[in-house]
Order: sequence, then structure tokens, then C-alpha cells
Amino acid sequence: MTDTVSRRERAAGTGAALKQAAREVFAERGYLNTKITDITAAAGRATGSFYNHFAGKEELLEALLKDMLAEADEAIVDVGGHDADFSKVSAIRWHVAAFWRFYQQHLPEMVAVKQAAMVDPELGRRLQRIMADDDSHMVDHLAHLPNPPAEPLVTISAMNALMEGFAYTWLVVNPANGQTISDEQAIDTLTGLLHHGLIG
Amino acid sequence: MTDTVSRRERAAGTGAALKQAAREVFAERGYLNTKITDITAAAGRATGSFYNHFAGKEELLEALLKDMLAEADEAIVDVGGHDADFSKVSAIRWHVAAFWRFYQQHLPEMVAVKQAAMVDPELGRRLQRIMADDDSHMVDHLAHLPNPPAEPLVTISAMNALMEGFAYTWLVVNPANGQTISDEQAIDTLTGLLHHGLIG
DNA sequence: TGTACATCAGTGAACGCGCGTTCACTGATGTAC
DNA sequence: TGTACATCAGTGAACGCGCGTTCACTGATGTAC
Repeated sequence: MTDTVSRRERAAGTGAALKQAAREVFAERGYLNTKITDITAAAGRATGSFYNHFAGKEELLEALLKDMLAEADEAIVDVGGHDADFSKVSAIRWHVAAFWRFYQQHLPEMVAVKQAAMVDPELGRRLQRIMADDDSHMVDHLAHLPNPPAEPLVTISAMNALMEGFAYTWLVVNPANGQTISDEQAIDTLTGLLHHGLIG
Repeated sequence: MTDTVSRRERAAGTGAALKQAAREVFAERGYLNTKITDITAAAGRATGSFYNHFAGKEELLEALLKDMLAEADEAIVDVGGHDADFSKVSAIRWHVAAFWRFYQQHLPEMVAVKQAAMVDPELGRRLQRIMADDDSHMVDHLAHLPNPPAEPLVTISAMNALMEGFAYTWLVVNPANGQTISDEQAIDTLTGLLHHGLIG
């Protein structure tokens, strides 16, 4: 047997190692506090290697988001259709639970996007555009409400603010202070607020 | 007449000028993107002058927050008592409107706190403690609900996430992209979600 | 009130650290013949 | 299959920029007598 590896494979392996290492250090100390050398060190590579794969931290983040969305698209296929009628609690709960799980699973990326967008509005707009499918999806759901809100996009921005802020608080900030919440309680709280809040 | 000024007055004036300048540049480009020299330049002072008044950007931010809270305490006295019964829409709307106005009036500080806490969790905890009176206040309100939530602190964190995230989106992010919202619509949206969401 | 010295706010050039980015070099894989 | 050269991923020391922080100096205010 031989342990030789083609150049393409080797490069792909290093690229993947850098991305995985980035996820780890982003989760640990956040995107903005992460230095290039933190990533290469965690990946067990030399500093210079980084620039063979990414032009900088931003480009690496975009790559992570693309991976994340690709994975999410696969998962969607598995799940199949879900209830579109937002006047039912079950439909809302399904979405809340999906969001909560997604946030947990992609904590490094979610934190990184939040931090990156905060410091660089232009990058924020680009990242927003990458992740924006979600909103049009939600507009459909809102159309099923008994009295649909006058401005669906305003309502959606409120829903997003609630879910993202709550997830950030209870999956990032509070755990660092030793406070946690059960998945069930988180999903119940969000579902309750949204269900009653939306159908009135 | 004379234009001589005592040392204390001169120093106080420079300190105030630095704080005011900091508010302006924080609002313009955010806390994290602001350099010390941005502040001194905006205040029309020399770089070195900054350190006669503050040990660094963090200390200046804490000073801004103390000013803000002192001002807020005065305002509270003017307003007098408000309705504590959160089962009434009017009581919720009052709080939402107060929050919305406060956020607008103290945009630089709110943005700065958010950014600072994101990058430095320890500082985040300190700033949180400075601003935490609000939460215990809210606990009282929630006690008046027909079926009070099992974990008031969880509910409050959800309310805060909603209001802060929504305000950040519509007073900071979206305006930079040319999208705005009327105060009335913002307050209506938040009030509606919270009112129905809370009383169920 | 006047003089001499002390103190202090303010100044801005200079210093130095941290970190992103580069680049000459190495060793291994790929290609040409 | 073998040899010679080209290409490329990876390396890590060195470079250089940006920016926070310092400090010797200035001119004005405060104090002592």
C-alpha cells in the first residue's frame, strides 16, 4: 500500500482542516477575536498556508456559509414538506424548533456572521444576501394568517430579531455565565410568544 | 470682562467634548471601528489629551453609560408612575414606546454596548450590571399577568431580544440601506406581538 | 499687589506592539521525452 | 520504466502598516510669601 496523495487531495484536505479549525476557534473566542494564526495553529499548519486557500478571514467565512447552506439544502430534502398554515401552533413550533436546532448546529457561523456584519456593513449586506431565501419563505407562511400583517417584512424582521436574539442570549452569552436553558423550554417560550403574538 | 477659565473648568470642558465627539463617531461608524484619534480629532483636541481623561475607550464608554443612566433617572422622575398591569395593552405600549424613544435618543451608547459586549464578554457582564435595574422592574410587571410565565427571566430575555434586535435592525442596519420605519409602526408591531404573546 | 515657583491641561511627534501578509525556500508530485 | 525538469502545496521567518500609548515640552493657572 502507498500513502502518497495527489496534490488536489492534499490541498483539499488542508482547506477543509482550516475551515474546521476556524469553526472551532470562532465558537471558542468569536470571529472578531480570532487571528489568522489562531486558525492555522488550530489546524496544525504553517501561517503562510492560509493564503494558499483564502484571501482572508472574510473569504473563509463566506466559504463556511456556503458549506452550511449546502448542507442545509440537503437536510431540507430529507424533511419534505411541512405545514404552511401559521395559524396552527404546530406549524410555528416546527419552524421554531428547526431554527433552534440550526442555530445550535451552526453556532460558529451564526456568531461569526453577527460579528462580521456589525463591524462591516457592506460585508453584512453580502452575507445577508447569501442567507436571504428564508425571508421569502416566511412571507408565504404569513399569508395564511387569519388577518395577515399589513407589512409582512416588518413582521418577519421582528420574528427574526426575537429568534436570533434569544438564541444568541441562551446559546452564547448565558452559557458562558453558567446559565443554560433546556431545548424544550426555549422552543416553548418562542413558540408561545410567536403563536399568540401573530394570530392575535 | 475676562476669558480666563479655571483649570477644572477647562478640563471638564475637554472631557465633555471628548464624550460628545465619541457619541458622534460611535453613531457614524460604530464603537469597534472607532480609533482614539477619531475621537480626539472630532473633538478638536490633540491625541495625547485623551489619556488625561480616560484610561482607554472602554472607560470612556462606561462614562457615557453612567451619563445616560443619570439622565434617564431624571426623566423617570418627570414621568411619574405608570400602569403596572401588563394585561392591559396600554401598559405594554407605554413600555415599548419608552424603550423605542430611549433607543433613538441613545443610539451611540446602545450600539457601542452591543459591539463591546460581543467582543469582550467580561466587559459585557460589567456593562450588563450597570444597566440591569430594568429587568427587576419588568419582573414586577409580569407578575400582574393572568397566567404569569413559569420563568419570568426567560420571558424577559425574550422580550429584550425582540425589542433590542428590532430596534437595532430598524434604527441602525436598515436606515443605512435606505429602509426606514415610522415610530408608530414600530411601536404598533412590537406592542401587538408582546401583548398577544404575553397574555396568550 | 507683585514676584517666583509649582502645578497642571494640553500638544503632537515618536515609540513599539500586534498581527496581517509576503516571499524565498523545501520537498514532493506531475509531466515530457 | 527511467531521467530531467516543471509545478505546486506547504513552511515559517521577516516585513511593514496601523494604532494605542507615552513623554518631553509649552503656556497658562494656582500658590506661597
